[in-house]
Amino acid sequence: MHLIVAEKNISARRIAEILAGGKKVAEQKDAGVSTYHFGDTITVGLRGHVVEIDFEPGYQNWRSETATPRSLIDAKTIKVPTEKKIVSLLQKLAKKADRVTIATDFDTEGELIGKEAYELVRAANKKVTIDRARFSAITEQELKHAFSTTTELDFALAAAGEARQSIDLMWGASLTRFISLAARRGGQNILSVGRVQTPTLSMIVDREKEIVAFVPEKYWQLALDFEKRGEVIEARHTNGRFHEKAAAEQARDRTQSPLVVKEVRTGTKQDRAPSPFDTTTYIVAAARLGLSAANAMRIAEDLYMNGFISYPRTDNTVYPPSLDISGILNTLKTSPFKKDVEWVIAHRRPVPTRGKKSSTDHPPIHPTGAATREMLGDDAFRVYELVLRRFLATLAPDAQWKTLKILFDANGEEYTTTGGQLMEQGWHAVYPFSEARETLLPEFATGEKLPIRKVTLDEKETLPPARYTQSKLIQRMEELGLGTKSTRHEVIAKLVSRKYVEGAPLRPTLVGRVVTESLEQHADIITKPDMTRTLESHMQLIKQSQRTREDVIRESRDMLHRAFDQLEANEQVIGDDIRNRTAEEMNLGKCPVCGGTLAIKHLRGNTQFIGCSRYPDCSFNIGLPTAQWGFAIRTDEKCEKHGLNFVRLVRKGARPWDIGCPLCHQINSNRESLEEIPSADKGLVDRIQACHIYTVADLAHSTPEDLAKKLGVSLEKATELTRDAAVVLEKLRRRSECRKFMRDRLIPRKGRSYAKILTALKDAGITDLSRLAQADPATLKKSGVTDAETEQLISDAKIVYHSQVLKEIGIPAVSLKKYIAAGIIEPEAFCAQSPAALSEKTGMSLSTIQKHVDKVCTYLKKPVPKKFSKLQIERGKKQLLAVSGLSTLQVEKLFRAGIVDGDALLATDPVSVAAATGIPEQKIRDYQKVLKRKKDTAIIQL
DNA sequence: GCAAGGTC
Repeated sequence: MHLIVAEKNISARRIAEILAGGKKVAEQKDAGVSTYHFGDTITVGLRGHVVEIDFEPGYQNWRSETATPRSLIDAKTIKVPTEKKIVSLLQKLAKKADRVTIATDFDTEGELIGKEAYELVRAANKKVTIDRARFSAITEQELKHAFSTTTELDFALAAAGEARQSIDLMWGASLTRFISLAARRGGQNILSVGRVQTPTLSMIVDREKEIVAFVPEKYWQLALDFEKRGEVIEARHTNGRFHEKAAAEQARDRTQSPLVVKEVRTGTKQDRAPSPFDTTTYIVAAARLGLSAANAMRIAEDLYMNGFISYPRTDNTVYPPSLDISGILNTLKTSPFKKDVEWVIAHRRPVPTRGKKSSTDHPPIHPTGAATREMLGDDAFRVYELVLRRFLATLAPDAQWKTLKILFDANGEEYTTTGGQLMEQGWHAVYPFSEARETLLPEFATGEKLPIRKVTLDEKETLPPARYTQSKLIQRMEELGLGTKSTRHEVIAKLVSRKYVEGAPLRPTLVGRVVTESLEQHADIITKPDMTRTLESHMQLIKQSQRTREDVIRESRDMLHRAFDQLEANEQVIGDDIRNRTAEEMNLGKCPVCGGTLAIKHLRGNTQFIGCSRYPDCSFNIGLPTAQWGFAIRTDEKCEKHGLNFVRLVRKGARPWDIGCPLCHQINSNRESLEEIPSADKGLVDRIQACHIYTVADLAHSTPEDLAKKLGVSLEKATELTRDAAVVLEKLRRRSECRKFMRDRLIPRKGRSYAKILTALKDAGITDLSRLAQADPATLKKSGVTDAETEQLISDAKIVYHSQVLKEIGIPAVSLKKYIAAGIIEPEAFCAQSPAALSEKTGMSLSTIQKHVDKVCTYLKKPVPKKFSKLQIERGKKQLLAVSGLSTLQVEKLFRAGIVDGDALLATDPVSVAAATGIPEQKIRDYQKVLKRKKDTAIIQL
């Protein structure tokens, strides 16, 4: 069997279709991976890299004493499978194959992906022949040629890719760990560093600095309005910008009617049709539709997967000769753009336009199938239309303009006006995305005199450079060689998710700025695009076998070690600097109590809250939900009333939770509970809030003296308030405990929400566990709880609630467990049966049980059953054991039945004792006889 | 938990 391994599924399918040459190709799916069968051949697609480079085990712990960030530089690396299903299928197929052809993309990464496949195949099958097919387009001609002239895998080319992998990993991981640890940032707040992302971030930071440092300069522009045949036309002074006001004013003052036409210059201008889309130019065009780079790529990938456009990751702006342009045009005749397609067919330029970049990997992005809005939805259809119209435009003729430039003289001052008229609309007919704006002018004759209506002198200022839009940044990255067509948009998305940059256009955040500056100061090399350039030239040398991979990596290691020499020497300074300068990002504004600074604080675990910078002198604070609900961050929006920044809770994979102004939130969410305090009417609650006491807890924890002073009420009133607050606080605590109890036990299901159930229960008066324990099952069922859940909830609530009570009474947790296991749950159950019976059921000693029963009965204000002292019990035991025939086991049984000494045994009814203990009745009578005799003897002896 | 590069 001949196995052909392609870089991706779609290539595998197309290769099979073409090589099958009209024969049927059967698709088979194995664990979700497709294979294509024809004759004795199977093709299979990888998913790009199916293995990933990582450090060997032992480097997982960032804080390890031995595996320090620096140690990663020299750490051994291994390849770990990331696409396990594909890897195992590939190896399964390899075992059966007698020839394997690597048919991955024809570029460095493709060769490396091919080598990864090669190694996996080799591991599974030592003998199989492995060759390599190279083609730059999946066409019949190319493939036939490639498969008839296969060669060996180019290990030098793959090694160049491996060098890049190693260098990126060791620089990225070691520096990321170093700087994150120094700044004491972990989890979602790590500070990442990388060969591509850091120079990209640096560009955004630099631009922001230019903007901040920009000093605007004033300049003046002179223009006039004149009239011709009732039409008012503007002409500008040919001097352009005047940098001195006096000169501009002088020119203005000299400008006098009439305006004399000095010269009329006519010309033509060719307006070239645009060149085909590669990834970058496509992203730029999509940005004008309002799509972010990542969104544009996501939609394009989707259209590609569904066969409407070609592969969207390409650097090529030249259609390959093999591309069947006429065939595509024919296909597009069935699209909603039929008329435009037909127009292009009728007016086609002899040769399609071509851009500057040409590569062999994939053709420029072009449409491949007909689609309608209904099939795609609005956004995807807009993108589809863009790609389709761009394709049409590259086949359409150039546009022709007639240009007109008129020079005027006004008392020695020269003015000019220009016009443009579209003579041949050409490609503009099918591509409305770049507008063709005409300025039509009437005819002028030299010497013609015209009246000036108005002269205007505008004072203007030079503008700072613009911030980068995503698409501008991607263009700039491409110019600098940063990233690839497939990764540039991901790099920007990464900078956003790391909270290094934000907004559109892009602005650096405080963290982004601080980290960049710190790295510029201590490890300059990683912040510059030069590192990528050097890497590329080294890779070139590896490809040409002029240097080895190991040699290049060694050089990179040495450089990184030198960077670490400086970083480690300054670790403390770097860490302090980043921490101090970024603390600001958590500041929200002024403390309403003392005027200090309120800031979000994150503690260990999931605790987060808003506290005052003057703590402990000022204890004002605002609680926040735990970080389980989202990590609290500041947003740019500010509360008009309190002047505080808004707070947002962010969580991976969840919609952010906007708290808004934390103080407004605090006030609103606690008002209702404050109003539950019986001794506080609405007016008093207002006054309490005016003193910055917003929660029942704050009120309950206030001292009456302090409160009386603040509120201007009597000490009695204040005492009453704090006491009532404490009661309400306990009620609130029980309420939230009950809510949590329900949440923990109700399984999330579609069509019902906790909130709904909880309000329904609240309306039914079930707000704490004690009420839930006694609840009518019907009430619960009405609130949306299922039968099974109702039963479980009530019985769990009974256990939890009564356990709380019993614990409070003083029953130790260990014993509690035994009682619960024996079904003794309610306190009443302790008085309803004899201690001995309890002892029997739980297996605990009678004395322990008696201690517990004593406590519970006292608590319930019920009579405590007769107790036996330790001494009594010991003496009784001795007495009983002295009775001949009575075994230890039987004594134990008697004890549990409440018979603790000889007298007690004598006094009992043998029938009932036999029933309670299981000792035969006759035996008991025998024991009683023995006892009686003993007693009588004792009396006689007396 | 880290990079950048493939692809979905």
